[in-house]
Amino acid sequence: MTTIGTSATRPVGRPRSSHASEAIIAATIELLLEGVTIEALSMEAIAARAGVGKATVYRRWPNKEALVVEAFASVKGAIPEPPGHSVRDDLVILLGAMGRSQEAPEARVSPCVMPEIHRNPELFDRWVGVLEKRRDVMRDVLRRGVRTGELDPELDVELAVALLASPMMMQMALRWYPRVDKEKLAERIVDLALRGMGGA
Amino acid sequence: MTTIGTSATRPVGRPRSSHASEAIIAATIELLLEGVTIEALSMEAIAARAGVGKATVYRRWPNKEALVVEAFASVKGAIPEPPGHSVRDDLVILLGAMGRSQEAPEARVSPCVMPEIHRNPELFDRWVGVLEKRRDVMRDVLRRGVRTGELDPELDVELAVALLASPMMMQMALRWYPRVDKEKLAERIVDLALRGMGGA
Amino acid sequence: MTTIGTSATRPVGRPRSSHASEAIIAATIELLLEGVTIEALSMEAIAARAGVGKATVYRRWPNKEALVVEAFASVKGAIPEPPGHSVRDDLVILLGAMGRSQEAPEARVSPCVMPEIHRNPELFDRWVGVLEKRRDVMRDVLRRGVRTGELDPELDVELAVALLASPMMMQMALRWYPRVDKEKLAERIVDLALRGMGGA
Amino acid sequence: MTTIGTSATRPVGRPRSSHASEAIIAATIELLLEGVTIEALSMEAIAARAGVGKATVYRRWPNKEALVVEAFASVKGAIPEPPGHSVRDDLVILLGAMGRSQEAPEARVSPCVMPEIHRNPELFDRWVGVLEKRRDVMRDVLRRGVRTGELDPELDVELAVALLASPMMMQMALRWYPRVDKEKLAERIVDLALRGMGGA
DNA sequence: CGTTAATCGAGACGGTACGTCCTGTCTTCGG
DNA sequence: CCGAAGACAGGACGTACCGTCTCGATTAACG
Repeated sequence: MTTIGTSATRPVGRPRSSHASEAIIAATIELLLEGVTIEALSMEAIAARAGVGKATVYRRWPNKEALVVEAFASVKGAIPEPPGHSVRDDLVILLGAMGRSQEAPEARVSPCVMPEIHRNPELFDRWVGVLEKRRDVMRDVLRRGVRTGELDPELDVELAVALLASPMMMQMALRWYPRVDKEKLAERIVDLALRGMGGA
Repeated sequence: MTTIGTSATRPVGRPRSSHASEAIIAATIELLLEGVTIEALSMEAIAARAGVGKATVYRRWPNKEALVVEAFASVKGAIPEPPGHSVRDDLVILLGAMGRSQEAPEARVSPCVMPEIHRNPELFDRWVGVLEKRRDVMRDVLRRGVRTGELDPELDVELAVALLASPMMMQMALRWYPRVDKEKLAERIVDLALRGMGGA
Repeated sequence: MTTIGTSATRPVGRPRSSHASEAIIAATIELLLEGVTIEALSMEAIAARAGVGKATVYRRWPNKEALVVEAFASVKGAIPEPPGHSVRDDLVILLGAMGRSQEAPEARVSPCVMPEIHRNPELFDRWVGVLEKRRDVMRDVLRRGVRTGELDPELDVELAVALLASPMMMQMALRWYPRVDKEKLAERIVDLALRGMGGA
Repeated sequence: MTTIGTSATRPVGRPRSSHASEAIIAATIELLLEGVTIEALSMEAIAARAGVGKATVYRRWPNKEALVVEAFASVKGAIPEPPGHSVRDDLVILLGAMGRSQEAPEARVSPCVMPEIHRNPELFDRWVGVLEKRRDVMRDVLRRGVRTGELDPELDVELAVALLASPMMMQMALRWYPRVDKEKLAERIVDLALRGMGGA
């Protein structure tokens, strides 16, 4: 005579306020973007900024790292849709966008998260997941190039992605060449790398 | 009738004990290598481990970050001397060493330091300095290749270094492909990249 | 439609633990009685002894002095009930008790507190309050003596209390005559003073 | 062949500067009179104020207390010469001076020193010594009164001093009746006490 | 429609580390 | 050897967070 077919344990009591969760995530990102280090970032400050009790935070995330993971994942950078006319142009567009995304919020959050990555497998997976979206687009472009004959049919796509993306990612993560023109850099990386891949 | 020509201000008071400084640096590295996070690393623990008063630490470094910078700089990874027979072999050796150096102490310190890099220009310079030593060796190999005709005479050496080193550095910094055979990875990167640089 | 007549602001949040407060006071007195100087007495030691975090101490008392005031006030010395047969005997009993109370806990706490008295009006009031209880009993005895004709009807009771109690208090506070028999001293003070007050 | 007949160990090297000693004492009193508690008073501050190295202070006094003892002893309050016409008038003058001496530097130093008195016998002796000078004058006046027949020949002079001086000393030490007219108080104490001593 | 129970905000709890200051000792100069 | 200057090991200061806990007050869904 009770909810048939619902094997999931139905929670009694007051349900969690989604408003609180959102406020917490928002407060976290806010503080991070204000330049607070991840280690200077305190649960107390987050709770206060979100207008929420500390217990409400800890009820949702066991610790600061878990919360930052979630917050980080919620920051999405736009990935351009490559037009698909030529492999080279698509790669330049993708890498250029990658370079320009330094100024995006996610670029400011990510270096904060790095030291936690090796300690926290879940964070590692999420971080990879976010970055992989960009790399997936790049993989598609490369695979298309192989199909259309623009690229060497024997090309190791995975390796090619590493070769193309890594210099740009070093850029993002470490601001290696802070004074380099990102657009030019993208073009030159693509040109040099493509030569080895049978392109151009 | 007074000290002529002695423009250097001689410091008054008891000079600082170099023994204390060394003990502090050593204690810092020790703790870091024992797996203590940079944020879990406490000045209190460092002072205790070094057998030193907290004030003695703060007299030398204003905060944890500055101390870690110094400690990091004192950790040196050995750089292999490339034999110089062929550009390809030299690069494989250099990149392979880079990959293997993941297990070296410096590799375990460096990811801890990263989030501080963008905040602390001095730390940035030191970090670049340490990494640049490796890249300098690579530059030499590439320039030699250009001279000997093994590589394209128009090669942008700087860009080539980025192309070669970045995938490996992503590896070091982020352990991107934790399950990859580093030796193989080095070879494959070199082979793919060299094709674009005019090298066989 | 809202709480009518409830003008008292009910405190929100977890209420303070009276157990903690008591443990802190107890620890303070304990340490003081173990012979720790008020200046050697540390908040750190008090918190540790009480099994309490430092913040819990500072949440209640802004500094060591305020805490010692409270601790001091909680130490009560027993005041004897004078039998009331004769003014002389009652005074001897009161002063004798005063002299003997040197060995009481409160006598060991009080000299520690003295230098703070002039700086801290609240401490001054508490200190006076504690001492005035004894003097009040003495005032009653003297007023009774005036009523019964044992003492000069013109007697300035306040001045008489000062004359009687001060030598004994000097004794308590400063241990002026460390080798004097307290009982004898009380008797002799009373006898000499009473002669000037019309008694005996 | 030098210094014949000097059996005392002659110190070699630079002799101690008396200027330094004086500067240290002066700095101590200065700070105490500026209202610094004896426990807030730091050797560091004293040395700095005196323009002297800390070692120079510690070479002369083993710790803060010993230094404060010395400093305290160097503060002298003037004691009036009683005219000697009548015991009552002399006592009123002496007690009045005692009461007025509240505003004297020594009165401001002494309450600071009190908690140390019971711990430090040397300090106790010095403190007693300073106060006893006043009491000695009072003893002389009383003994003269006994000789001239103004006072009871059986009078216990020591007890009488205690009876007379203690209320005034409570006043000095604790400012018991802060709003009392000191001159009037002296007169009234003397009159009441003298009645019991056979005077007036 | 009144339980029931998990939620909420607030904030106290025992702890740990912070960075500063002082203690009493020491080590270096120059006088 | 004394002087100032100041570094040394140690330890307390008062503050700020940690992650947990206890409050009284909501807020649903269940019965």
